Amino acid sequence: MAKKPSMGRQKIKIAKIEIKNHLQVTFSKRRSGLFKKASELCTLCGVEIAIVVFSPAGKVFSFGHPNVEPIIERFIARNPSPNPNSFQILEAHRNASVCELNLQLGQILNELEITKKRGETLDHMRKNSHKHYGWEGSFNKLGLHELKQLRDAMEELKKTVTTQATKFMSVVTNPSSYFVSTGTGIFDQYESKPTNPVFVGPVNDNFGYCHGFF
Amino acid sequence: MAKKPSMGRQKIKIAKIEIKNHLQVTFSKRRSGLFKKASELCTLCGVEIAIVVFSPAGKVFSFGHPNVEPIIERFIARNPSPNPNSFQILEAHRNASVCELNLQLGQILNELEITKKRGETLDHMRKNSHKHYGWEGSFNKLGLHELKQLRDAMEELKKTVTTQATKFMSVVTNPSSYFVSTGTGIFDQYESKPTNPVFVGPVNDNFGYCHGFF
DNA sequence: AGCTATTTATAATG
DNA sequence: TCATTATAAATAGCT
Repeated sequence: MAKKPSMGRQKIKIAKIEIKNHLQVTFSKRRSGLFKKASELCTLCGVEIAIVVFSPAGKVFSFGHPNVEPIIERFIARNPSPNPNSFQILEAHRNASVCELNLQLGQILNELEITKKRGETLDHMRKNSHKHYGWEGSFNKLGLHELKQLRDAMEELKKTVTTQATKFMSVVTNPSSYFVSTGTGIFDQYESKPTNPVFVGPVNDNFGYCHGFF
Repeated sequence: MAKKPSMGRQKIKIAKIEIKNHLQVTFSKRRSGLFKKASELCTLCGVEIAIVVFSPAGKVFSFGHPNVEPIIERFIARNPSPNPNSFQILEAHRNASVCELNLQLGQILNELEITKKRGETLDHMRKNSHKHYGWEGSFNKLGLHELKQLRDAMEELKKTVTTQATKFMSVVTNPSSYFVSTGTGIFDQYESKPTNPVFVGPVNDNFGYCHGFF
């Protein structure tokens, strides 16, 4: 008869759910919904995602595509903590490959020079043809200013990288100077291969496209 | 009248989107959708969530309630790291860091490429429309924007390289202790939901130049 | 960046 | 926890 099978989904306020049982159910459903969305985003857009959830009870739930840890490592690498640790030290050492970066910077500088000259040419042409458009002049001056700043910044960077690369190279040439002794052990940067596949596998697979780059 | 109100949302296959522009739009929309869902989950259920997303271009997006880092540290502190003092972690972190630098430089080169192309396009436009002045303003505005982004990217890279280099040098003279963890508790559950196929092959056309350069 | 038709997620219920 | 269902929310395709 005229029965009402369900009220269907009702609109809810986004505020802390107080009914424990209800909260548990909602958490479970929405957590899986969130992970599903993340999974879809990974597949659709070819991105890498890590999600870590701590429930109020202290339980941990995580999602990672392809794995949580490598993504977190990358994130940490990118946001260095103010507290230097051996990770960063060794990672800096490993970055002896900055010599490669240096080469790249040379190319960047060349291309920048070309771009800059184009900017100057256009600026000059504009000035000679349309002097009455004063406001455009400001843009051109600004643009040139920015270009010069940009060039300076990059040349500065090139110097920095070159300096540091030299230091790194000296270490690479003389590896014995590079065993960093801590309270807990000695780290050999190059010769030791990890024995546990759990970490190495995912990372190497994960960054397969990096192979051969450095 | 016979208007065309739009096809509305169409069902899509969950597979890698190949059209770059489309992918970019979808990524942007779904990323914000994901973060919104995460935010709601935090509020509704009183949980803590950290999300880290790496785009194919190497850009990082993160969401954290209340903050990303503490949650990640808690996760690491209690995580299946077999041996916090082993090469495995170092290796993983090192690889992450090196690839990170690689990607960052790739981004910079990509942006430079875009800037160059825009310059070429506008240069061509100028040749074909001497009688119009509007494009010059556009060139300057757009070019300036791109250049600022480029400069920022360079400065970011410089910061990263310099930071790591500095830390490396400082510990060579003053070796300090290893990984400092701020984990605050003991947790009894770990759930992981890995997903789909591993992401293989040329990640994105944006990476094409990356392979060539490095 | 908006818009709208549709798909998808999910609140309430069994 | 799983299933159902009506409805709220997210979003694909356009502009």
